[in-house]
Amino acid sequence: MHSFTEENYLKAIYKLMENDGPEVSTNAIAAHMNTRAATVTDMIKKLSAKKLVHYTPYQGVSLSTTGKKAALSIIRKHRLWEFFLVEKLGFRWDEVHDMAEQMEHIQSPELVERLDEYLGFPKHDPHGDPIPDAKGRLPETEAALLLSAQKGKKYKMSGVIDHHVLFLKHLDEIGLKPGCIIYVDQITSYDLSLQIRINGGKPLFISHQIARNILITSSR
Amino acid sequence: MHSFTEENYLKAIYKLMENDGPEVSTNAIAAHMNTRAATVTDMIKKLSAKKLVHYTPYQGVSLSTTGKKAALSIIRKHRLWEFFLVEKLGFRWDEVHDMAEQMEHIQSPELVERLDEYLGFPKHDPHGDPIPDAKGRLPETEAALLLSAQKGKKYKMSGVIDHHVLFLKHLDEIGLKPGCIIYVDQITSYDLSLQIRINGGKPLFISHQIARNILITSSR
DNA sequence: TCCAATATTTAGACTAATCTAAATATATAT
DNA sequence: ATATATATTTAGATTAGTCTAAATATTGGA
Ligand SMILES: [Mn+2]
Ligand SMILES: [Mn+2]
Ligand SMILES: [Mn+2]
Ligand SMILES: [Mn+2]
Repeated sequence: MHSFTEENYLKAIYKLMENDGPEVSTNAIAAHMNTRAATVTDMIKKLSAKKLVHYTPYQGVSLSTTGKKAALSIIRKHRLWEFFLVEKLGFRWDEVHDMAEQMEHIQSPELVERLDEYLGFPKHDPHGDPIPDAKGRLPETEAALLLSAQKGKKYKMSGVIDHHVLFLKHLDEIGLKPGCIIYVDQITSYDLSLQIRINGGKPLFISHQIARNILITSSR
Repeated sequence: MHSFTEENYLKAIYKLMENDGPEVSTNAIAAHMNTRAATVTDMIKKLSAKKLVHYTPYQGVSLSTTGKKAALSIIRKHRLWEFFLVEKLGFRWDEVHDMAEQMEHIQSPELVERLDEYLGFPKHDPHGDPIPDAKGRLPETEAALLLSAQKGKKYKMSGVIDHHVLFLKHLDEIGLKPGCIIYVDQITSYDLSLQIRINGGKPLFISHQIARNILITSSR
């Protein structure tokens, strides 16, 4: 099979393709993986030899069909284990990433399917990210940013863009988490801040900085 | 921390010390790990430099206090995950070893303690092997071999010596598993076979080959 | 006690993953 | 269009883990 390192590269390339378009640059991968461009070039050549990526020197890299399948399998495992850690072991959503980063590499197709069943086939992880199914299909998700919300409407929080620990802890403190209902009472055009209520609670001010990192869907 | 490889060596040395006495030979480790003696010598030197083992060239190796602690921590994780896989995910006891072999290397003290709690602080894994506690202490276990049982007495099965898949599957088929009560009706001195009943069921013949791989304690 | 069989270590080589520094290709800005 | 800046690759080195073959130490039998 693939080494941990190869798997981590596949996942990184998948995420960069998702954000920055189909051709991923050597430097982008190096930055994302906290390594050097020369190291990335070496690994790309290996992944290319294994037909996991398409690669033209100087022109960037993209996942092949098999590479994409492998990446989705790793992401599936990562998100299922995160769900397990939060729902079964009681960890907070800001604590689980590093553990899942290790658990995603456990090799056993049977284990993944049993875990999925044990967890009740969840569609989203604790951060609201979609969990690919056994075939690598992602659940449908139409999500918008909270900063594009309209005054007077209500929405359901569906996830976050930023996954950093400090951001997640802050959301915890103010009571925002995936699934909660957000009523948008005011929008201040000057600084793009919002005044909201969560599940009909007390009014709360949300800065642009935060609003642009929160995903919402139409409530219902 | 320690690499997967180092952890696997520590565990191997622990198990060999348990079975063969305090000084473990290079060849014994090589055989147990399915590798070469020269490879073992290299690794022993590294473990020795890290003060995880005591080593005198040509004289064998033994775990230091810290090495033993590390080995017990890995064994704790291995057996807790095996318990999880059987009790929560519904795997059979002959299916879980290879998965636990990977899961035992996940680094997160908090995860281990939460898992232990979630599982109800089990004292033994699905094979009847004792689970070290958070401090590395093993639960008390006075276990004897079924082949040393006495006619007319009853015992509780507490575990197995042999852990191979085929043996475990066979035990499953005849209904023997840790926790069951074994009534010894007959002992044939010629071939050292036994006639037993499990939980008061039908009479069953057990060969010496099997009897010497089953652990028992006094029933109650 | 001594020698041959066995066990262990050393020497030298290989692969995977990483790095720094140098070379080369691509992009951008007059 | 040319030169400068940036991005990428190549060259050469390092570390962990492994191997084979050769050297050396230990052990047990005559
Ligand atoms: Mn990872
Ligand atoms: Mn997540
Ligand atoms: Mn292992
Ligand atoms: Mn076990």
